[in-house]
Amino acid sequence: MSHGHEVELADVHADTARAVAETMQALAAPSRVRILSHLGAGACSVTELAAAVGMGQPAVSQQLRVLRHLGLVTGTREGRRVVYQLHDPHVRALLEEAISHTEHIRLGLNGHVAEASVVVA
Amino acid sequence: MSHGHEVELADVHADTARAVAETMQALAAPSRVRILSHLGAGACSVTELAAAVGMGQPAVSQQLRVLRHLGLVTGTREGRRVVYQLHDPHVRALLEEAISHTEHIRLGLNGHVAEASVVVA
DNA sequence: GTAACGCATGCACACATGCTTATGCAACCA
DNA sequence: TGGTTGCATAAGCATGTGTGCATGCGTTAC
Repeated sequence: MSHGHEVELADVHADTARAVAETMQALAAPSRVRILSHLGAGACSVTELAAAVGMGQPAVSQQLRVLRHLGLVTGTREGRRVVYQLHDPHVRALLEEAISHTEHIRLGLNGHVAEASVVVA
Repeated sequence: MSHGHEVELADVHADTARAVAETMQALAAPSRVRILSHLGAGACSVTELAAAVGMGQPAVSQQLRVLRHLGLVTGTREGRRVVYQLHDPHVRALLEEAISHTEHIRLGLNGHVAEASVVVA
């Protein structure tokens, strides 16, 4: 198992793992998830975003900065506002899949967690 | 848009966002990504895992604990070893998609980051 | 010009993470 | 039974993260 025809899970080494972790960390904070999901419903400004997700404006700006550097969103100046949107449809797909997977996994947690792991309580 | 036929991104509020963030945080650390990817190639014990990803055994145990509580992996006692494996095929799919999405997004970052965002350097 | 709005940034602080070292506990072996 | 292997846990430390506050810069309005 080392000829690698597509995505070889066993071959995911330090570099790839770091890249994946860095990107997935965009979805590892509730505030960013909410920001992204709101942007998924349509582009809007920072202030609108702040009001929508119930955060302070500086906090939103900071998270948007993170999301920008990760290439997930883009900001465009319109007058004195800056309108943010998802960078491309792929981001929306990623978010939807994250939600879907989470719901799927959450189902297995309600009822028999201890049954799954022999070791812990 | 509030009848909700599938996954309504705009309706992702505090609870869902927290759940998603919590689950996605499993993939937000390089060590966990490597652990999961190695388990994707087949179940194995903690010591094997530690050697494979180049971490200390306690560190691996700790991350496995996190992954267990998130419902991503399961541990089964076999003799004096504990063999871990991905909880279900869905986890493998999640990981593969995370890698795929990351690679896709990483492409847009190499070349024109500043072009994407008007505001920052 | 000055004033008001919108967003970004710097700073400080509380909190969470991840690793290492040392130790405890359970299961095989002689 | 005592020793050894394998894993989990506890404690400690360094680092990263997210937020609120205050402030600075750019843009529009007057």
